Amino acid sequence: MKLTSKGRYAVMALVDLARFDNINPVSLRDISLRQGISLDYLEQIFSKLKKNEIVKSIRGTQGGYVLNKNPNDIKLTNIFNAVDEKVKTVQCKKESKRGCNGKATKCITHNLWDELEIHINTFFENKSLEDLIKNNKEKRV
Amino acid sequence: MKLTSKGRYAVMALVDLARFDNINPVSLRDISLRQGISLDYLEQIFSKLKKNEIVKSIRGTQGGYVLNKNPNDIKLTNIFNAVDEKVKTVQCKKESKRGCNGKATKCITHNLWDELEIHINTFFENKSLEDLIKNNKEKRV
DNA sequence: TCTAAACTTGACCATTTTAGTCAGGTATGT
DNA sequence: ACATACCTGACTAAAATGGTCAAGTTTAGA
Repeated sequence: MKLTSKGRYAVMALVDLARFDNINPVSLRDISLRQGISLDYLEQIFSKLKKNEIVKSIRGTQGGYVLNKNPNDIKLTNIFNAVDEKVKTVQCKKESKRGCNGKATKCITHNLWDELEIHINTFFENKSLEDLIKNNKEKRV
Repeated sequence: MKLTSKGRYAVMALVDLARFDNINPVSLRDISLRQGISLDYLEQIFSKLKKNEIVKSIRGTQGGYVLNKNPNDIKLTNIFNAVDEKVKTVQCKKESKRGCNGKATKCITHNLWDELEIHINTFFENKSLEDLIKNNKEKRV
């Protein structure tokens, strides 16, 4: 059970971005250097974040990205969804009709995985970018 | 963020096993058939469960496995640890000395991942096999 | 108007992990 | 003796991961 770096990088980059005034765009190159994330990879990630309206882009020299929403309204869930970082405890949910293991009934531990999934997702839904920035500021004091 | 089937199978198999009287051993073949898990794969999994003293084996005809502990004392954590299903939110913890990204400082979202990891692990620590069997019985009523 | 900075897009790829299979064993109840 | 069931290690196909590379387009500023 592990988080992929795509999800982690997305959150790191957005926290980095959110520390600025949100008027002057921040370039991926800067984020790349500060956070030690490959620029090419960041571009893939931001392309998705943009599609999901989490960030806005400004092209050209002096361009970059700014947040498209209030940090309070950007939950971890939104970020993870944007970059396809899903919480999957079990694959049986993909198939619409059938139960798990291709059988008609639900697998013996099905409810457990449901519960776990909800547990984790609740955590993600309740954490906003704002929370993370605050936390970061506190740590620096 | 996904759970591997090794972890899932381990839990499914143990729940299956725990439904019996714990005196007569249950063969992997039976579990394999009931749960739709490859026998060869189950053997790998049970080898680890045995090393971690979660089950005992009885060889020979009429042999099989029985639980080695009270279902109440077998937590999900124990099962996952046994089969190497670890909760890894971030890899920076592997390196002992350095911070994340090979830098000296902790990465900007480090505390978040710590928190998430604790959150998930707490869930696993509080769930025992007993809980799952109970749940299963209730569902059948 | 030229140029460099920065976003945009899509293809590509090496490595690692996953989810097993396969091929042999060894032990033991009947 | 023999069938059943545990035991062990090697092997592997397929998928996911974590990127790189190449070729654009857009735009601010000199």
